[in-house]
Amino acid sequence: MIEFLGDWKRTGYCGDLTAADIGSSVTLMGWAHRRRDHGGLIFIDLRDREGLAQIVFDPEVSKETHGKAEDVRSEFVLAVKGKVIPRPEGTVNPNLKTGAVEIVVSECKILNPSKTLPFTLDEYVDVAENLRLKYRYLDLRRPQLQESIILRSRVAQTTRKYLSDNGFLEIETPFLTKSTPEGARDFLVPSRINKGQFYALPQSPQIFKQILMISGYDRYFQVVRCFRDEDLRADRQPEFTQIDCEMSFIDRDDIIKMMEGLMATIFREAKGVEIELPVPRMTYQEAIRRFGVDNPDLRFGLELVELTDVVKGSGFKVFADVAASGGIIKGLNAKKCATFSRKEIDDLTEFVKIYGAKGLAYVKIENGEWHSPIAKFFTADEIAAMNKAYGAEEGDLLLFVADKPKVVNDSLGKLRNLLAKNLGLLDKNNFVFVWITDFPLLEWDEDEKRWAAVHHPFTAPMDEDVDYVESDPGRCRAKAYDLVLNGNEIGGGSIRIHQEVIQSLMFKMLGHSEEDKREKFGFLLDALEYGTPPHGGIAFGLDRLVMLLTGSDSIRDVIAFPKTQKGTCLMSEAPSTVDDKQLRELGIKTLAK
RNA sequence: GGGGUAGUAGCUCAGUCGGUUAGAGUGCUGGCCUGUCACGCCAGAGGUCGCGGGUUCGAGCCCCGUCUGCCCCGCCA
Repeated sequence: MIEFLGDWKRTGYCGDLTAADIGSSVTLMGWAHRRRDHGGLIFIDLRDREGLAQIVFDPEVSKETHGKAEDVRSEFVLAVKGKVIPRPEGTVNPNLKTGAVEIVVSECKILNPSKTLPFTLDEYVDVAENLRLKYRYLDLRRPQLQESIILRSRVAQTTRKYLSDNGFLEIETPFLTKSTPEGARDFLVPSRINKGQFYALPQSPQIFKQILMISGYDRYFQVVRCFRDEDLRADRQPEFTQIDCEMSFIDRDDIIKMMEGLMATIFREAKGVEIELPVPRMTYQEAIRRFGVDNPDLRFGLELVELTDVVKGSGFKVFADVAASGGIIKGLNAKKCATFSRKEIDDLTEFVKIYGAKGLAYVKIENGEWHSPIAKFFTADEIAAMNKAYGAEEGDLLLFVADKPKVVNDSLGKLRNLLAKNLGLLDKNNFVFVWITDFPLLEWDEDEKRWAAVHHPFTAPMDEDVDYVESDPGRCRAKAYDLVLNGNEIGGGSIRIHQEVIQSLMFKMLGHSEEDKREKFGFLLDALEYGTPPHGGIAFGLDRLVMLLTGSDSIRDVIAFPKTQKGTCLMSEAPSTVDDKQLRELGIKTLAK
């Protein structure tokens, strides 16, 4: 039997009840989370978005109401009227926020039944993710996911308030926009009215926010969806959300200071954590040298050690040859890991091979000596010098990689993170920020035989490097900065080029012909000539930020309706084929598969 | 495009060396139970071992292919 709401009005959330409500009459509505039927008394945990409350059906209070409770199953939707009472002595549940009280139900309506669920909503079983994604509406009922989604809302609201309070205007930019070269692959949207032409979904509102600066809006922000048609990862979805900001008449330090304040406010309001300001800064060059990556996790040490000079003249041919051919030798000291088995070291070796390393040399420090297949190639002086560089102590495991700089830094940088994880050095409740600055402006793309922007083509070179953009592109540094939290890049930005001459030069360096750049970026180049203020900005990845705030392992766990690694939605079954009629209207033919 | 990993009851998993009737817990259904809270007790139902092919007297298990989820490389200014 299905009953109607009628004139019943909810008086509050189940999860908000406290001892202060004792004695009051309440009307609650929610889902039957669990039912405990004693034949006489029936207990049901009624659940809504704020939590659980125990409601009690006593045949002596109402035989009819008790009879209804006998029919209730998991996830039935109920409305109940009753009185809040303290729980009898000895039956208080300290594990429940509302555990001091319960509701004696006098009237009950079964608003809707539910089929038996495909999986249980309790926290004791890890359900396969494909099932969770297919039945996302059920998964979203689970308290853990619910808490993450609610926290995400709080972060977004805190962001809007902070930025509004600091004079930023929230301005929307188009989703149907123009495809541009550079950067990620675009998602395309066919134009029905202009057959054969396409809009692109924005990879970010980059050009539009710069144009808003040119238009004089001075401070802009948006919590905005961005789209990139690239392969997925645990921290990458094809559509994701940025906190996008831009400011005029400022320099790098102004932005950094403003945005540190935003982060501190978010962590205070959403998490109750105080972030110490200012956030430390580190140059890109230092990050690569000490950690091998531009997003170092500073919650732990295990820093990389430079050994090239020590071993380049050694009798170990592998190292000497690498050094002679422009490669480098670096290592890291896995403290107290000399106990690692052959298998464990083999696993580490396989791991570094993923990043192109040919091998992983190792030394165990046992009984004050080197135990290693490579020990025999080194003189006592060389060993002493390496011990000093590593800070080697009894029981340590020294690891070495020799190769091109990129391979060495990549593999050791990732190995450092793996070791920290395996050694239990990662505390999810410890939040360590760092700004990475002074990125290179351009890097040589070996595949395409051209220079490519490290950040994006609108990023300004450092003032002192401007004169070398054309003559020595590799030495130029950019006015770019990333914010890194626990080894994750959670934001990045730059001071932009605001002079047409320099912007044109940049496009030239990136190999765009005059014609090409007019077609692709003409409107920006035009706009730059009508009085562009110095400006710059930043964008934060809201999904990654919330992932870290909630201790989640994937941004899928902080997005209400995420996609699988193949870019599908298991709930809606997108993407899908469409009717021929739709294709005809768009002037599109699909190729046979 | 590539590497790795998983797929057995609704769910979470076990399944020995290739061997007879594929198991457990939980959920579900029915019965009992007035202070439980992952309630308890009793009984019952429940299987395309992802899919296709092969080897074999015999395949959940071995081989080949394929699909799907997840992790990673490439890719992601």
